[in-house]
Amino acid sequence: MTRINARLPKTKVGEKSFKKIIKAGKYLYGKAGYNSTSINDIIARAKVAAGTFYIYFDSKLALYLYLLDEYGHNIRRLAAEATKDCKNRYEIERAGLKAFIMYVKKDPLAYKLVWESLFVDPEIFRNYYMNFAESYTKHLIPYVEIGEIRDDIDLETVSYILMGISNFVGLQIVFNDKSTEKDIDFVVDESMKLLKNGIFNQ
Amino acid sequence: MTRINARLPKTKVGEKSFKKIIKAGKYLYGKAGYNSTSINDIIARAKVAAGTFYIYFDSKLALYLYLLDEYGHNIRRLAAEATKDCKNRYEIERAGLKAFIMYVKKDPLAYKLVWESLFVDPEIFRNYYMNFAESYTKHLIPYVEIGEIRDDIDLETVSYILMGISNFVGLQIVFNDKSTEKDIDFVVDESMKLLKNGIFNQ
DNA sequence: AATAAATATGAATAATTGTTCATATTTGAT
DNA sequence: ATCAAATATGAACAATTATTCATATTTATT
Repeated sequence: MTRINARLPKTKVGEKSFKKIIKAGKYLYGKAGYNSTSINDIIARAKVAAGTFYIYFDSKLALYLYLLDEYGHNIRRLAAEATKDCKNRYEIERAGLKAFIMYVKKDPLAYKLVWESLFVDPEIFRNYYMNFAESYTKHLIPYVEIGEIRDDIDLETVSYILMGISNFVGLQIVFNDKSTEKDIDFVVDESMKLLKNGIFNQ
Repeated sequence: MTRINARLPKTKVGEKSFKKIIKAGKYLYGKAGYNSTSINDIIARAKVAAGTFYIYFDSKLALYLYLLDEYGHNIRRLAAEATKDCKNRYEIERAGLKAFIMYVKKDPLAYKLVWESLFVDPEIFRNYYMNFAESYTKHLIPYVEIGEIRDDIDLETVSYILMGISNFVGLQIVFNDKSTEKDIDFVVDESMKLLKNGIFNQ
């Protein structure tokens, strides 16, 4: 897997510096945001000199893009892992939703990283979600064909709705500092009720 | 209605400058984002001197908070207006969703304003959505009591889900430069199908 | 017409920004 | 042990930042 946006280190000493920068950048970009975080902040936290930063990254933006890319891979790997033994689409949605919320609960900084792309470069944000929606839609099609999902509903819209649910129910959990896995299971169950039967009485 | 975060003008000349600043700020904060927009950018676009800006606003942040407040009022007023003749909860959700998406299509800049608060000050963001969710939940309760909404589903989670749907289906429309009111009606209808019956076959 | 309040101006300020570069040190292969 | 490549350093740079303030003009009231 080739990683763009970075010059990877070639010695163990370099790797240590590289990792320190990554860690500091992830923390600060996630916490204070991209624009509010200065290179000075990053190198101070990473405890490296200014020049060291530029050995591995061309710019402040390059580090952000590197981290965003890393997050994208994490999320995809996690989703694949969490749903690999599921035997129907209902279970896939349930497991995927839970895995996502568990992840954002554990690492809310990475969560903010994606949203912030809207302000770093709107095109990054747009691409991120459009690609995600396109991929989601494709994965849903077979389940319409085997009859698990209704055939009278637009799958692109469904994809955006499912992303919206994940993200905002994720917020609900992140907002509550004391939320536990039990709370996550609860909101996932409630969400699945809606996906199963809607919210209205017939 | 008392407006904080600003010293309102007292003459017609002052009002003109004030409005120019508001307009420029709305455009630039929405387009480039809060952190990427400088006071220089704002006063250049508004065609006022630097000092003039500080006659009406204490700081760059004060202008942002003023605009955020204005957006909040707009959204609430719009939602009340759009749903005032609805005769059941289903119609309220439909009309509210459509009004929201119409608004973000017309004024995507205001849309970004709220999301950016997460990076201007996370507490603002948190308050915005927690208040919104709380208010949403309260409005749903009577409809459970009269039997329009299921009584076996958690209303707080439903509120976050409905916010998620609005925001992400809104994105779907905003992403497509060519989307029309017809497209908005379409995605609203699809969303309502989901709220009515879920996405799975029984 | 007189006058106080409101408004406008823009040069100046001090702080911070991302980035560069000449120099020094360390690493790993020979 | 040698030496080129890799890595580390931090002072220096030019650009940009948000904000202030002394001065000037305009407005509304008397």
